[in-house]
Amino acid sequence: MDELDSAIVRELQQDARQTNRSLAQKLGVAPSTCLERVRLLHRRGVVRGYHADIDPAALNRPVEAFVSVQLRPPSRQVIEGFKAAMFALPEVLAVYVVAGEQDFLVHVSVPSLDTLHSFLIDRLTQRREVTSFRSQIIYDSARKHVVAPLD
Amino acid sequence: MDELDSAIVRELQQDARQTNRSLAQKLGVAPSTCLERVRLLHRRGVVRGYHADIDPAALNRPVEAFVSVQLRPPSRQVIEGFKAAMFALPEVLAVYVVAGEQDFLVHVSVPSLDTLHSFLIDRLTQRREVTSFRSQIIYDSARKHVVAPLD
DNA sequence: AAGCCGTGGCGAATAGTGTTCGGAACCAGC
DNA sequence: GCTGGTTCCGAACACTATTCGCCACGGCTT
Repeated sequence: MDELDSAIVRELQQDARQTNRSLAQKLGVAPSTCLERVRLLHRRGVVRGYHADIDPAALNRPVEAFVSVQLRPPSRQVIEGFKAAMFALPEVLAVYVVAGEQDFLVHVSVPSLDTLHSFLIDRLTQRREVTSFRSQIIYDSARKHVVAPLD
Repeated sequence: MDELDSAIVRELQQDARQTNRSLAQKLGVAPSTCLERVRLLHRRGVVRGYHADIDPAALNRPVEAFVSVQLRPPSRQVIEGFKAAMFALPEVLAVYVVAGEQDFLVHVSVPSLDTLHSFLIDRLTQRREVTSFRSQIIYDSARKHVVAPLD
């Protein structure tokens, strides 16, 4: 993970579809060298994949929210089961198992507030391991696509 | 946004680097057709970009957390200023302006618990608009890369 | 110091790919 | 049935990915 690798990672985070040639040119190395580095980053698991970023509105999902959930009991089995169940739901974008008063943070995106309400009462209230939950509508958000190494 | 567009969006979310030819073959259309559709999705803003997914551990950021922050006063100016200030910090992955008791949810990733602590006391406690905050360490997470349209 | 060897980068060659563009097919509306 | 618009197609061409033999460099041993 030298300077060249970091630069490749940075560039591919910014634009994963740029050609290997332009990438090589930007970094001042031969295309063949660049290609080999990219493949190594893949094999080492540094690069986990390439994904298109899609506007949620185009997918009819303009409303986003975080739902904090508390479970009982917070055993491995309950946690794993709940995590898998949430992740399988189409409304769910991401699932986070966290420390603190709440055990879970579930990131959801839905077509409307009605849909969100339905999600809460049909998919959460239903489950017996859920003791309480609280939802936070997302008014505005900003996510980074390029993350630099720290230290 | 017909069936073909949806299929393209699905495929490009899964693998943004696949060739236009293989994409066209999977969907049963000519490469030229496929290319034109992809460009249109771009121009319409449906596809916002293509990004490599990088292992946080490789960037020396194995510890992740959500920090909920409450601001005073929750005016537009304070919110916008805080949002911009957080987003500019290298530790921050994403910023969410939310409804509820807390006003902000800040997703951070750092090299260690020490670094997280430093972040909290140096970057948050410092700011006078921050009245309180609470951090939730992320034990485990799962994020979807392919999101389907709802309804 | 000389020789050896592993590593990593390079560049030419080839197979494969993106991109363009003229034409064909389809569908409304009149 | 004609017209205008839209969409898709496929061949052609420029460009790109990928391979592979070669070379330079740096660390070892002798």
